[in-house]
Amino acid sequence: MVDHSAAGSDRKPDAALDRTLGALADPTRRAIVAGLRRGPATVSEVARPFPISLYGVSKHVRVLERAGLVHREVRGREHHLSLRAEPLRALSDWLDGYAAFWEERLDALERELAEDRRGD
Amino acid sequence: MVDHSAAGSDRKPDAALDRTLGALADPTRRAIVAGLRRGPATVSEVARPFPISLYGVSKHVRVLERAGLVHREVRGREHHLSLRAEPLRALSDWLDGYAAFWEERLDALERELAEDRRGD
DNA sequence: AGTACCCTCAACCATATGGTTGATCATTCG
DNA sequence: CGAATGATCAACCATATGGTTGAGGGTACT
Repeated sequence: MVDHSAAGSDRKPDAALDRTLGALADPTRRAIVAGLRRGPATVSEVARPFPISLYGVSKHVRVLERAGLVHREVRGREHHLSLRAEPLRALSDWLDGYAAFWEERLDALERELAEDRRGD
Repeated sequence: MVDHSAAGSDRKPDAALDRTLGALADPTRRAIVAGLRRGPATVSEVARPFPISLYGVSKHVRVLERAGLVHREVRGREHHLSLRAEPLRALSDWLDGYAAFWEERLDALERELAEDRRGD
């Protein structure tokens, strides 16, 4: 019997990471997140810089919200959005699992570059 | 005139980051990457743990390849795949722009939790 | 030569994604 | 009250995504 559960070392597929990475994969959404880093803002405020419709941005915001990256606080008719850090931290933790790998590779790269310079 | 170019502090939309995040947003592809962390492998070897067709995996590999996360070396009839570190490092660098933010927020969260405990 | 093996290609399918628009709901303001 | 504002909803559209299958192209084994 083939073991389908251990394709590497990821225990469970981790749907939260799916949503975080998926949400951040869109440049508009990354820009929204970048804007929100400066502090909370309403949907209209967040939408202003973008050339797409308000509702277009609204949909992006909902994706970010489902990923837990953005928190919405309805205050009267305004929806105040703020950046939530946890998913970013989780992503960073996941990435840390590869830090050792890329540092190794980078050492190797540096060695290669040193050789290339010598032969240049 | 509205400035559409500075929606935050992202200079250019950065299509490379789009591809990296998009590639990693899929659990199968993350599992492939995780497997490749141990060292190079052929497409069939990479595909073995997954319940989908070989070509299904092959298509995932191509996505990873276009994102620069995987390098392919055709050796006879076998395609040897290896993990490339640069996109992961670039992602880490991008994330670092938020490290300060989430550390702040985490401090705030801890304070709030302390208050919640007291009021519980 | 002939067969088995590794992998990709072409075509197809279902669903998800990113975008639009007009209508609608709720709230604030004159 | 009535009008403007902030945001969502419903419907729609085009394209991308993740999966399948059968066929085919090279490469290796005997």
